[in-house]
Amino acid sequence: MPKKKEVHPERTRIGDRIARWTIPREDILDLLIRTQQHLTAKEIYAALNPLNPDMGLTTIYRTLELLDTSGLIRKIYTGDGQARFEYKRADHADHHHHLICSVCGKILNYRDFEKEELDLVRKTEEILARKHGFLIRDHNIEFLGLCGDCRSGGKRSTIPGR
Amino acid sequence: MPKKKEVHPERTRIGDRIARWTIPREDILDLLIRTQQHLTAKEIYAALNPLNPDMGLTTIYRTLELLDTSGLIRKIYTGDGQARFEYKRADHADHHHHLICSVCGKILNYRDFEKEELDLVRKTEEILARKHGFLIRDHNIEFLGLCGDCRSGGKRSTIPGR
DNA sequence: CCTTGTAATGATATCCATTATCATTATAAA
DNA sequence: TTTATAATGATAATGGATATCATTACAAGG
Ligand SMILES: [Mn+2]
Ligand SMILES: [Mn+2]
Ligand SMILES: [Zn+2]
Ligand SMILES: [Zn+2]
Repeated sequence: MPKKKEVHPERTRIGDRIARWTIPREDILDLLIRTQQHLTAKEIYAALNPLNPDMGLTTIYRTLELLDTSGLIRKIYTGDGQARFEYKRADHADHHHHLICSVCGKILNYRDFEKEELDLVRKTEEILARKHGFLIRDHNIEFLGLCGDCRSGGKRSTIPGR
Repeated sequence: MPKKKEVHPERTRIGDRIARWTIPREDILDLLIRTQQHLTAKEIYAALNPLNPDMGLTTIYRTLELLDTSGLIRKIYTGDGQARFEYKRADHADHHHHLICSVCGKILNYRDFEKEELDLVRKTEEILARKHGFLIRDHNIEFLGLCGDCRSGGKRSTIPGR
């Protein structure tokens, strides 16, 4: 008996932007939803290759572009020369900020201080709109520093240039 | 009478990292100090070429790397595929955040809410240090949205991909 | 000033992430 | 099952940034 075709419920968020829901799209979205990491296109390729060796890197790039444009994922630039991606819920309930180690490149999500941050962000958005005529749509906040491992002079990065 | 060689006072911030203070270094640093914009290597090249046609793009990249490592400038990634640079005072008195138009790519500096922001950032840093063992060194905050021009459907970007 | 060792430069080649092209494949509707 | 074509994947091309290396010019000492 052939396995029933799986269609992830999040597929609906893409709407009319696409005509067909394919294996690569299912697999890439699924991986991003399940992982806690911030993956690059190559990392996604490496992760899915054992499962589906026919999937090309080009499709990964294209699918990531699609998911990003559709708002299902967020594209992150940490400055190491490659974009990273993470899943983003439709209701923004998983909104968070980043803590980046400048030595090993590790990225931590954090969502403490929701209240104060929200207040500040909202207030700032108002002022910026009034003073500069901007319509604020989103924000990025990131803290840069040294993670525990790198503070204790321990581990070295495997990321070139860190 | 030969013109006295100019050496920018900020040169001292680089310290022993270099042995010679050269024309390109003087010109690039000077340009970044004087401009209000966030320039790419190519933009710097274009700006300085009329003044000094012998300066190569490679030197621009190398000098920017030097200035960044020395803490005189800040490297910014806005996601359009090229790094941008801005001058950074030693006393951090010019610390600010960014307002980025997602349509035309315009970048605005803003420094409102110094007090509230400072409080929040300090508080956040403490918690992050305690909970995640991070030593915070810096932070980036950016707001994304539509600038006045792009809200009114006016100007289009000259930046490819926006 | 002049000389000189070498840091810095710039032309060029190379790297590498991302995008463009295009023939082939496979989805989904009929 | 058929079929129109969206989507894929191999490949080439693009473009920002870096590596190489012969040449230049800074600055210290004479
Ligand atoms: Mn995250
Ligand atoms: Mn700025
Ligand atoms: Zn680390
Ligand atoms: Zn704009």
